[in-house]
Amino acid sequence: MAEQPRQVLAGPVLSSAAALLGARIISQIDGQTVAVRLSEVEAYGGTRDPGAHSFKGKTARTSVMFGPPGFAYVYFVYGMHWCLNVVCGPDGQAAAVLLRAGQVVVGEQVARARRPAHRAVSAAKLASGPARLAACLGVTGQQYGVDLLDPGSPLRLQMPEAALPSDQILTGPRVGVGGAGADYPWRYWIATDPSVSAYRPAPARPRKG
DNA sequence: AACCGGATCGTCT
DNA sequence: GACGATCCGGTTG
Repeated sequence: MAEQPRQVLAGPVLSSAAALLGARIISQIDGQTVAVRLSEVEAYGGTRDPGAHSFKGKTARTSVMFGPPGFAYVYFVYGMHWCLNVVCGPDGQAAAVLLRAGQVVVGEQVARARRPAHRAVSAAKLASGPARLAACLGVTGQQYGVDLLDPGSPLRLQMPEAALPSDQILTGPRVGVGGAGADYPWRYWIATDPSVSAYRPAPARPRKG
């Protein structure tokens, strides 16, 4: 018997991040179905992660991160993009895994239609990057806090049938995280997957002194 | 291929 | 009032 997904996600956030590689997110939003197979994720939270939104305590935006695992944490960045996270860790402890990239396995035409412009992009790059991934799925703030493990949700998580071979899982620094959290090797991706986003070091934050 | 600036607004100080 | 867990398109080499 496979372990229950909620139980898996309640464990250490780094284990959850690795376990999410190869999982599928299925969205049924606006009457359309799109599914993405995850190829790249980043862990946030734990307890003393200065790169996590939850680091400075619970706020209205981050409250779902402090709740039970398996729910969607959706946030808005740069005035135009939505990003999707899976809440992890036990109830009461803030942690989440940012879904950074994946392969569109169902609904490619719908995913393309949701892109801003009609620019030619290879199928592998359609959901390459957290904001692109969310856009493909049609995810917005509407899905904040939905239960990803409830069969009735418009956004569902289906864990992989079998764990990936460990030599297929690579780790490295997180993207877009500066300051004290920059060195955490909490990014996980599938070695051979072409949808993995391009790595770009976080812009150096000016230090006083 | 690499670099640069613009877009655009919720959230917290 | 500043700045972000980003992406895109233009320009330069």
